[in-house]
Amino acid sequence: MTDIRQRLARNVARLRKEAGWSQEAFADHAGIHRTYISDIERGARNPTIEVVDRIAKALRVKPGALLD
Amino acid sequence: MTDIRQRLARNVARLRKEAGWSQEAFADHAGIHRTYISDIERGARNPTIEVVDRIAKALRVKPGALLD
DNA sequence: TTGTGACTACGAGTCCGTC
DNA sequence: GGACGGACTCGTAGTCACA
Repeated sequence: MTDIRQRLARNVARLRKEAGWSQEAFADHAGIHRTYISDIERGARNPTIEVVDRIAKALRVKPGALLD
Repeated sequence: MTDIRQRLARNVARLRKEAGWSQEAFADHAGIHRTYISDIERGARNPTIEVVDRIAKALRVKPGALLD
Protein backbone atom coordinates (compact mmCIF):
# COMPACT_ATOMS: atom_id res chain seq x y z
CA MET A 1 0.00 0.00 0.00
CA THR A 2 2.42 2.62 1.22
CA ASP A 3 5.41 0.36 0.56
CA ILE A 4 5.80 1.90 -2.86
CA ARG A 5 6.34 5.18 -1.05
CA GLN A 6 8.93 3.55 1.18
CA ARG A 7 10.77 2.08 -1.78
CA LEU A 8 10.87 5.48 -3.42
CA ALA A 9 11.96 7.05 -0.13
CA ARG A 10 14.87 4.66 0.34
CA ASN A 11 16.01 4.86 -3.26
CA VAL A 12 16.00 8.65 -3.34
CA ALA A 13 17.81 8.97 -0.01
CA ARG A 14 20.39 6.37 -0.97
CA LEU A 15 21.14 7.73 -4.44
CA ARG A 16 21.21 11.32 -3.23
CA LYS A 17 23.75 10.48 -0.53
CA GLU A 18 25.82 8.43 -2.96
CA ALA A 19 25.99 11.49 -5.17
CA GLY A 20 27.16 13.56 -2.21
CA TRP A 21 24.24 16.01 -2.06
CA SER A 22 22.52 17.45 0.98
CA GLN A 23 18.72 17.50 0.77
CA GLU A 24 18.81 21.23 0.21
CA ALA A 25 21.50 21.18 -2.46
CA PHE A 26 19.76 18.33 -4.23
CA ALA A 27 16.38 20.06 -4.01
CA ASP A 28 17.82 23.12 -5.71
CA HIS A 29 19.39 20.96 -8.38
CA ALA A 30 16.13 19.13 -9.02
CA GLY A 31 14.01 22.28 -8.98
CA ILE A 32 11.90 20.98 -6.10
CA HIS A 33 11.31 22.55 -2.72
CA ARG A 34 13.65 21.43 0.07
CA THR A 35 10.85 20.35 2.41
CA TYR A 36 9.19 18.40 -0.36
CA ILE A 37 12.30 16.26 -0.83
CA SER A 38 12.36 15.76 2.92
CA ASP A 39 8.75 14.56 2.85
CA ILE A 40 9.45 12.16 -0.01
CA GLU A 41 12.50 10.66 1.73
CA ARG A 42 10.30 9.95 4.74
CA GLY A 43 7.55 8.33 2.68
CA ALA A 44 5.15 11.05 3.82
CA ARG A 45 3.95 11.92 0.32
CA ASN A 46 2.40 10.17 -2.63
CA PRO A 47 3.99 12.02 -5.53
CA THR A 48 2.96 11.94 -9.17
CA ILE A 49 5.05 10.36 -11.91
CA GLU A 50 6.14 13.78 -13.17
CA VAL A 51 7.76 14.53 -9.81
CA VAL A 52 9.43 11.10 -9.87
CA ASP A 53 10.68 11.87 -13.36
CA ARG A 54 12.25 15.16 -12.26
CA ILE A 55 13.97 13.46 -9.33
CA ALA A 56 15.21 10.68 -11.60
CA LYS A 57 16.69 13.16 -14.06
CA ALA A 58 18.43 15.03 -11.24
CA LEU A 59 19.90 11.72 -10.04
CA ARG A 60 20.70 10.61 -13.61
CA VAL A 61 18.85 7.35 -13.27
CA LYS A 62 15.77 5.92 -14.97
CA PRO A 63 12.51 6.80 -13.22
CA GLY A 64 11.70 3.10 -12.94
CA ALA A 65 14.85 2.55 -10.89
CA LEU A 66 13.34 4.65 -8.11
CA LEU A 67 10.25 2.47 -7.75
CA ASP A 68 11.63 -1.05 -7.86
CA MET B 1 7.82 16.79 -19.55
CA THR B 2 4.79 14.79 -20.60
CA ASP B 3 6.91 12.05 -22.15
CA ILE B 4 6.85 10.16 -18.88
CA ARG B 5 3.06 10.09 -19.30
CA GLN B 6 3.43 8.78 -22.84
CA ARG B 7 5.79 6.04 -21.74
CA LEU B 8 3.35 4.97 -19.06
CA ALA B 9 0.49 5.18 -21.56
CA ARG B 10 2.19 2.93 -24.10
CA ASN B 11 3.33 0.41 -21.52
CA VAL B 12 -0.06 0.07 -19.89
CA ALA B 13 -1.91 -0.24 -23.19
CA ARG B 14 0.56 -2.79 -24.53
CA LEU B 15 0.68 -4.98 -21.44
CA ARG B 16 -3.08 -4.84 -20.92
CA LYS B 17 -3.74 -5.99 -24.47
CA GLU B 18 -1.12 -8.71 -24.20
CA ALA B 19 -2.99 -9.98 -21.16
CA GLY B 20 -6.21 -10.02 -23.16
CA TRP B 21 -8.17 -7.48 -21.09
CA SER B 22 -10.56 -4.78 -22.20
CA GLN B 23 -10.04 -1.40 -20.53
CA GLU B 24 -13.18 -1.90 -18.47
CA ALA B 25 -12.37 -5.44 -17.35
CA PHE B 26 -8.85 -4.38 -16.49
CA ALA B 27 -10.06 -1.31 -14.62
CA ASP B 28 -12.30 -3.50 -12.46
CA HIS B 29 -9.45 -5.90 -11.85
CA ALA B 30 -7.11 -3.10 -10.85
CA GLY B 31 -9.69 -1.32 -8.72
CA ILE B 32 -9.46 1.87 -10.77
CA HIS B 33 -12.22 3.69 -12.59
CA ARG B 34 -12.59 2.77 -16.27
CA THR B 35 -12.42 6.38 -17.47
CA TYR B 36 -9.22 6.89 -15.55
CA ILE B 37 -7.55 3.94 -17.29
CA SER B 38 -8.70 5.40 -20.58
CA ASP B 39 -7.17 8.77 -19.66
CA ILE B 40 -3.91 7.17 -18.59
CA GLU B 41 -3.60 5.19 -21.83
CA ARG B 42 -4.00 8.46 -23.73
CA GLY B 43 -1.37 10.23 -21.66
CA ALA B 44 -3.98 12.71 -20.48
CA ARG B 45 -3.29 12.29 -16.76
CA ASN B 46 -0.43 12.51 -14.30
CA PRO B 47 -1.14 9.68 -11.84
CA THR B 48 0.47 9.14 -8.43
CA ILE B 49 2.89 6.31 -7.72
CA GLU B 50 0.25 4.45 -5.72
CA VAL B 51 -1.93 4.23 -8.82
CA VAL B 52 1.07 3.08 -10.86
CA ASP B 53 1.68 0.44 -8.22
CA ARG B 54 -1.90 -0.82 -8.41
CA ILE B 55 -1.71 -1.01 -12.20
CA ALA B 56 1.63 -2.83 -12.00
CA LYS B 57 0.23 -5.40 -9.58
CA ALA B 58 -2.81 -5.95 -11.81
CA LEU B 59 -0.46 -6.52 -14.75
CA ARG B 60 1.94 -8.62 -12.64
CA VAL B 61 4.95 -6.50 -13.51
CA LYS B 62 7.25 -4.28 -11.48
CA PRO B 63 6.05 -0.68 -11.17
CA GLY B 64 9.33 0.52 -12.62
CA ALA B 65 8.70 -1.44 -15.79
CA LEU B 66 5.79 0.87 -16.57
CA LEU B 67 7.89 4.04 -16.48
CA ASP B 68 11.02 3.05 -18.41
C1' DT C 1 20.99 20.09 7.84
C1' DT C 2 16.60 17.99 8.29
C1' DG C 3 11.72 17.24 10.31
C1' DT C 4 7.08 18.86 10.80
C1' DG C 5 2.41 21.30 11.01
C1' DA C 6 -0.24 24.32 8.50
C1' DC C 7 -1.76 26.61 4.59
C1' DT C 8 -3.96 27.56 -0.50
C1' DA C 9 -4.50 26.41 -5.37
C1' DC C 10 -5.07 23.10 -8.48
C1' DG C 11 -5.13 18.57 -10.27
C1' DA C 12 -5.87 13.48 -9.11
C1' DG C 13 -9.44 10.35 -9.06
C1' DT C 14 -14.53 9.10 -9.43
C1' DC C 15 -18.95 9.08 -11.58
C1' DC C 16 -22.52 10.49 -14.77
C1' DG C 17 -23.17 10.45 -19.47
C1' DT C 18 -22.74 10.52 -25.07
C1' DC C 19 -20.70 9.38 -29.39
C1' DG D 1 -14.77 -1.61 -26.82
C1' DG D 2 -12.93 2.85 -26.32
C1' DA D 3 -12.65 8.20 -26.68
C1' DC D 4 -14.24 12.16 -24.68
C1' DG D 5 -16.90 15.77 -21.79
C1' DG D 6 -18.87 17.82 -17.47
C1' DA D 7 -19.10 17.99 -12.61
C1' DC D 8 -17.78 16.75 -8.30
C1' DT D 9 -14.62 15.55 -3.91
C1' DC D 10 -10.48 15.30 -1.80
C1' DG D 11 -5.58 14.83 -1.90
C1' DT D 12 -1.23 16.39 -3.97
C1' DA D 13 1.89 20.32 -5.38
C1' DG D 14 4.27 23.77 -3.58
C1' DT D 15 5.53 26.92 0.14
C1' DC D 16 6.51 28.91 4.83
C1' DA D 17 7.84 29.45 9.76
C1' DC D 18 9.70 27.12 13.25
C1' DA D 19 11.71 23.29 15.94
